[in-house]
Amino acid sequence: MNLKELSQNLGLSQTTVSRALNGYPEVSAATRARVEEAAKAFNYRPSTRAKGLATGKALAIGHVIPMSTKHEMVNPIFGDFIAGAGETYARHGYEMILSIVADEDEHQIYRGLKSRRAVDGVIVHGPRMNDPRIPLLQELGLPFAVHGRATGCETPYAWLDVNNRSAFERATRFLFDLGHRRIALINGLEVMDFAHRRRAGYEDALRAHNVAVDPALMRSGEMTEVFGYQSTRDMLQETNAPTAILASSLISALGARRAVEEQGLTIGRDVSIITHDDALSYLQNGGDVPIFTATRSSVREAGRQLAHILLDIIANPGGTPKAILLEAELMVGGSTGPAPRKD
Amino acid sequence: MNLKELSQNLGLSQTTVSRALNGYPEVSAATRARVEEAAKAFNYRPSTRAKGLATGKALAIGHVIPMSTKHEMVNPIFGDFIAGAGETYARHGYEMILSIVADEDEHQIYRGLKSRRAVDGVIVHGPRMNDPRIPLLQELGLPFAVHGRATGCETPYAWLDVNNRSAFERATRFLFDLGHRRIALINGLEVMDFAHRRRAGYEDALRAHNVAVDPALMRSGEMTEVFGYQSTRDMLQETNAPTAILASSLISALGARRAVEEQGLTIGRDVSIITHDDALSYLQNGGDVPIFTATRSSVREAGRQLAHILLDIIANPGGTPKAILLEAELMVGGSTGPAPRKD
DNA sequence: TAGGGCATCCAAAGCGCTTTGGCTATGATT
DNA sequence: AATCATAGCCAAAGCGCTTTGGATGCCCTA
Repeated sequence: MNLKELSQNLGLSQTTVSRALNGYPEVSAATRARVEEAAKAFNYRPSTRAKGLATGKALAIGHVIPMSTKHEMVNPIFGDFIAGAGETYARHGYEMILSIVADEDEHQIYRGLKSRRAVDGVIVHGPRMNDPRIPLLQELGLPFAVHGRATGCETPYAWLDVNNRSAFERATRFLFDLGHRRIALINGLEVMDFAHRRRAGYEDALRAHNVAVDPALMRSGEMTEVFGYQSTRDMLQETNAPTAILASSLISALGARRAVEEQGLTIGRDVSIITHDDALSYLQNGGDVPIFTATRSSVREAGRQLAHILLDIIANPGGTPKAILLEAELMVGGSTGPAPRKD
Repeated sequence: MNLKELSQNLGLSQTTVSRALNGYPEVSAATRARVEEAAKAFNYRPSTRAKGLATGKALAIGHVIPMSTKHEMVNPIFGDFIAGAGETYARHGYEMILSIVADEDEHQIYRGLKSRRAVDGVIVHGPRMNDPRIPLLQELGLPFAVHGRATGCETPYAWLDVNNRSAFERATRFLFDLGHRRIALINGLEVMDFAHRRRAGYEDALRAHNVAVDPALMRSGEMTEVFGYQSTRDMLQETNAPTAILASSLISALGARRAVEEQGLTIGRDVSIITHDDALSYLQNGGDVPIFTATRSSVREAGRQLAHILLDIIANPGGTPKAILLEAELMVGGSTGPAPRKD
């Protein structure tokens, strides 16, 4: 069923039917009701493509998910983020178009989305430091919003980020308050902006307590279980091992836990762990008392809000780009406790 | 830059330029070369919308991800599956459109995709038993392919599935061979077809060894870490506790491991664990020797292949729907060993 | 020399929608 | 009674592409 058929069916012109359906005023209430009823009865929906062609809008948002060619790793937070963003799009009649793409093809993808007029805007995932995508998108004039920030990109752009720095600063301070002095950081890849900021927060806290930054206590890598395990195991075997560990993701924290327990040590007594928790639906951090003490911030909520920001930009171009900085909650769970006494 | 401008620029008609770009024969080699060069120089790409309108194809595939409203859980395998499918689409000039949708809205979504002519076909994720989506899609005449199968749906349809039944049958048998008799199953939600089949495989093996199916040894729920932990903890506390556990996902296996170690037991000695491993990029099962003995099958590869099946259907409608049954590998890792001797 | 066959190219219609620029009554205004 | 808004509707153009159904030369054959 298309507009033409529907309007013939009603004995009206396409113009009138279109206007009735899109809420224009120059249609009588009676006619509008009749049209709406018929549309429902015939399950009529305007073709997105035709509508897009006629209006010049794509009614779609692109999500370009970077995948480093080497590791072929898809960020696990992505599912939940997308779920949040999708909610917002659905409410506003937008579609979500996904491209998963190797780093070196990204430029081509963005240019393609632009020149094919496939989307009205894009969400930038996983920003790195000095991320080249941001100037590229600005040059292309394709509206965008960034999940995270890109240190080094000067011109203003729209973003939503967790305050990673303050979250990790607070978490580290919390460990100091419990008497820990040897605190390790198992971080994500530090080309990623969020990892960079977390490290900065961690170092801030160390400096505030006059503790030297010790490279032996810092690891950086892709946040897998195995990475958390190996890093922890290695550090625990060294002399002057850490009594507390900051992990950048729940998944690597699970690995850290495995290494700790494998050494016959007890979490929360011999070794404390704090992790960042993105509140992923399939990786919930415990029941009444969370398993891990964690800095928590829902990535799904982030998706919802960032989608709103982008739709705003598209609806009112030319405004100052909006930015949201979410504060993570520090949730005390069972994985932290006072530093063990020196024997 | 659009076709009109490009063709004016070249002093050719739109027809000729279009034909040159789309590989039609009635264009001289010289002209074609000239056109292609200009298209590259101006970074011209035909508008997907206009092309879609003109050809009647959407050049897009829909992925409708169900999300049970209650649990709001996004299946974690979804990211890797999508990455695989996306590769295939990119190679064939298709876009991927994503809708994440609560169970009760699914019907509306499919009808919408159809009547808005937004996609040429859809991938059905997470089929349940007697899944109503399959007859619905058949009725709508929207091409589709299913990731998994739906027991109870009689009319033929295209699908790709892991042989869950034989995988779990073999895994269970493997445990019997090691001397285990009390084998527990920590399964996914058994409305899900895959979970149903895994259970059937497990029960097959029990029967083949004349061991009664014991409901006390079977759990079914959403495959989170916490679910794996709680199920294992509870079962280990009972008299006549299991000496081996079959887990339906690596994530719940991690929870099972936690429970086992919390009891002061050793994995692979006191309690053996076998899990299904979807080979997710961020959850790799160990290094040289896998941590967990596992039935393994790459969900990313599944995405690649299923996308192909669907594109085939779209290109050649009316053929017999293709189906692929992948066999999982049984990879021996460090989490299994002979059953402990009775004291 | 006329006709046929090819190789190249083009004008225009059409895909399904929105939107511009009318047109026609009807009732209010002077 | 003549004029004028206004409400309510419509025809047709246009969005950027593909595709149908010719045109136009040019070379070859008879």
